[in-house]
This record gives sequence, structure tokens and C-alpha cells, in this order.
Amino acid sequence: MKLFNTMTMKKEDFVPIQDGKVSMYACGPTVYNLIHVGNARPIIMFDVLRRYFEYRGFEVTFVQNFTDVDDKIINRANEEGISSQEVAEKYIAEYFTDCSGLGVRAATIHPKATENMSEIIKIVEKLIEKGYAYATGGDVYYRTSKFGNYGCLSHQPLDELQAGARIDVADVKENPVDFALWKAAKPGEPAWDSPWGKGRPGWHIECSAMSNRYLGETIDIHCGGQDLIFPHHENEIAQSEAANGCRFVNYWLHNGFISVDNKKMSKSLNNFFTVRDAAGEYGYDAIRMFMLMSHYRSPLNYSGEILIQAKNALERLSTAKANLAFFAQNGSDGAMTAKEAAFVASLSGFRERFCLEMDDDLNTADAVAVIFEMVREINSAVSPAENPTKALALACDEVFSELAEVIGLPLAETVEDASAEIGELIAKRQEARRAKDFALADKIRDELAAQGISLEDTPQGVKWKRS
RNA sequence: GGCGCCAUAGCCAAGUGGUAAGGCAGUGGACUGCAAAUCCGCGAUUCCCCAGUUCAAAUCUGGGUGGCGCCUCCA
Repeated sequence: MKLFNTMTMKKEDFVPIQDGKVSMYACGPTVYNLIHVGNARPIIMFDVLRRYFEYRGFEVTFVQNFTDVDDKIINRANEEGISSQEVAEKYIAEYFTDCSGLGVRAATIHPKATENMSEIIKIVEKLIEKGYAYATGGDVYYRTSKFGNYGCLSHQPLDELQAGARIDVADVKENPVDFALWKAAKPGEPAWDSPWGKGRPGWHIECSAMSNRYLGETIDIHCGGQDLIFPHHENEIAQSEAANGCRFVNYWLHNGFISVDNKKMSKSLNNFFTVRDAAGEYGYDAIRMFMLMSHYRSPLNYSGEILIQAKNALERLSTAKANLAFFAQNGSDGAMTAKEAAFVASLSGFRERFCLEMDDDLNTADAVAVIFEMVREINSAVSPAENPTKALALACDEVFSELAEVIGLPLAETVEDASAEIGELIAKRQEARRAKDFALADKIRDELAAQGISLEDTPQGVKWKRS
């Protein structure tokens, strides 16, 4: 499997540290708000990566943290007159609600910054001991000039960063690029005891601490959005590698941005759409499909129109799935015909192509295309005209479901039994059709449509579904 | 100023040297009482522009144009 590594700017063959195992760390949300569609991209795409590794037989340990102490959380808490912890708990719950809707599985471990204070303090102490950090007035800063590789991930030399860095008035830092590891407590803020007095961790140290604690000194994959490359991931490298004296991460993966009218979707530009709102209008499934239909590193422009396109595309796949479920129940009995068996055998070609695409830096756009091509053939083979066996429908569904599950394709659930009331209306309409009373038949169809139930007349009888 | 990304049909989007996947929308046909769904067919002589390398370029090189991102919290 090849993955594009931001560190080397190349697609590289993935070689795990331990055979058959993958350790992954993703920077999770700062929990002070509902997530927006841009935030959803890494959440969805790295969920796909994790699923694909598992599909290929790897045992994956996936850690995603919650940043539950931060300026923004504190501000929010002050606005609402509740504690930071209450804000964090509320938005962690909201986060899981959205993830669940998006078909994103919970990580193996979801650690919180506030539950890792002793780990954080330990690393800061180690950095001070080794000369990579200095304490001043209750704050602790990282000494970037001491870390020779600073800038390696963002491919920016330290002097260029210095030229561009903001310099605060009366800054206590040795170098404008130095960043806070520990911040002295201000009145009214949540604070923890430390060797430097009461305070709280800086913005970057928690990820180094939690990655180290739950996954070890060197991990296989660290992922996140491209905007985390600098400074967040750069700083994590500086912290972890200086503290441990070894490589921090083997593969750095970064997703492209979602934009709106070609401007990056972001909270600061206030041009964002929350996942909650977008899902309310188009459905969570449309959001996931929207992401799956392009490559994770490509820029992607968000619009209502494109979510509708994604929703319609998904509908085609759901219809196919429902068709298979129908024939699994209503197909003919007995073993598959020779022709059917040959068709089922041919489906393995789609599975192979799907894997080739996924192996190529997680090309979900092509993987989805492979599924569409497979579905077209399945629709031909498992159609009323072919009088398919139940066995064929089941065999096709097995392959289809297998591939759909790998990328978490959100397919609508299958046939449910019609309620007595609906069944009666369908029967009444069939009677009218037999009597050539099409006006009545159409009237009943319209009535059902008004209830969100659409009918299809097939040689095998009437099929219905909720639209 | 430094670093980097993007430009493919009406819309979305793969493809990074061998002659343009897939989806949405549209449209013609089959099927249907009519629909819906499905299936079959149709749509880029061409991949922002110009020059170059090559037997061969959307793909490589150079130069332009347009758009975006990071360098400050940000997925």
C-alpha cells in the first residue's frame, strides 16, 4: 500500500513498525463548538483509512484525542456561565452524535488532555533537563533554535519562519518562533499544579504526551488537516523527538481543505456549515458520500448542489442494494445456474480493482467508481428479466456489502415488511390495475407517494420503498 | 517576501508518458397501462494558454494566466 507522506512529499510504500499492526494518531477536535463540514473531512477519510487497514488484516490501534482545555473553551464557558469541563463534555457528546451519523467508528482510545496532565508535565520536565525548553515567570517555552530539524515537516527553514513570526511586545521568549509548553494560570482559569506553579499546557504538548503514552515513542501514522502541518505537527515533532531521542512518526498524512466559494471553510472566516445543519438539509449520508467521491488530498468545494449530487449518486447504490435484498427473498429457489455462478466468480475482479485503487494512497474516488461499475453489472444480472435465484442475489450482496463496508458507504437499509395499511392499499391498487381502472390506481399511488412511499411495478410484483 | 497546492464535459471528479474512469444533470431507445427503477445508446477530436522534450504528453520541462492555502488559532 502506498501513502503520500508529507515529510518526504512522496508516495511511499507503507511498512509498519510491527508486522500486521498499525498505530495511528489523529488530532481530534477542541471541544467548544459543533464541528463543521471541513472538520468532517479528516474524521471521515481517516476512518476510511483505518477501515481499509482492518480489511487488509491489520490490527489497528487508533488514538484520537480531545482537546478539552484551551482558550476557546474557557471563553465559551465564561459566555455561558458554566465550567470549562461542562462545555467540553457537552461538545464531546455532540461530536459523537455527528460521528455516529457520518458512519465514523469510535477510535480505539479517545484520551483527553485533562486526563494526561502528569504525562504532559513529565515531557516538559524532560525537555527542560535536556535544554530544549526554558521556564520563565511560570511559563515554559520550547527552544526551537536547539532543535536542528525544526521546519522539516513544513519544509521551511527556521530563519524564514523567524522572519515571518509575529513578535509580541515585551515578549519573554528567547526567539519569536519559540512556543509555549506550559502557560502560567490566569485568574479564573482552570489550572493544574506543576513544578512551575499553577498553570495549563500549551497548544501542542498534549498530542506528544498522548501519542507517547498510548502508542509509544515511534508510531506508524499521524494524520490531520493540512493546516495542522505548521505549527502544530511541526511542534509535536520538535517536542517528541527532542524528548525521546528517536523518530516520532513514520508517515505523516494530511487531508486537503473544504472550501466554500473557493475560500477555505473556517471558523475565523465565518463561512462554515456545521455538520449538524448540512445533515439536517441533505442527510449525514450525503456528506460522507461527498467526501468519498474525491481524493482526500484534493481541494474540495462545498455547495448544496454538490451534496444533492452525492445524495443522488448514493441513491443509485441504495436502490441496487434494495434490489438484491428483494431477490434474496423473492428470487427463484435452488442452486445458481452455471451462468450465474460464472457471473459471481467474475465479481472478484472488481474486488481486486477496488483494492488496487485503495492501495494507491487511498483513492476512494476510483474505489467508488469501481463499485458503480460493479453495480451496473449486478443490476443486469439480478433483474426481473433474468429470473435470478435467491442464491445469486445473496452472493452478489456479499461482495457488494463487503466493499461498501470498507469505505463505510452509507447505504439505506433494505426492504421492510409493509404495514397492514400499506399492504392493503397496494393490494387495492393492484386490483384496480387488473380492472384497468388506472385513474384509481394512480390515485392510490399518489396517496402513498404523499406518505413518502414510492412503488415500482415489476414482473415479480409490486416493490415499494420509503423515499 | 518564503513555502506549497490547484486548473479535465453543464456540474462534480479519477487518471501523472501510450491515445480521456465513474457519478449527477440532460437526451434517444427498450421495458411499463402510465410512471419509477433498471438496462442499452448519445456528450470532452480533447484535458487553462504558449513553447519545448518524445515515435507518443492531460500526464515531463520552461514560460505565462487564473484561483487557493500555510507562514497567527484553524481539519
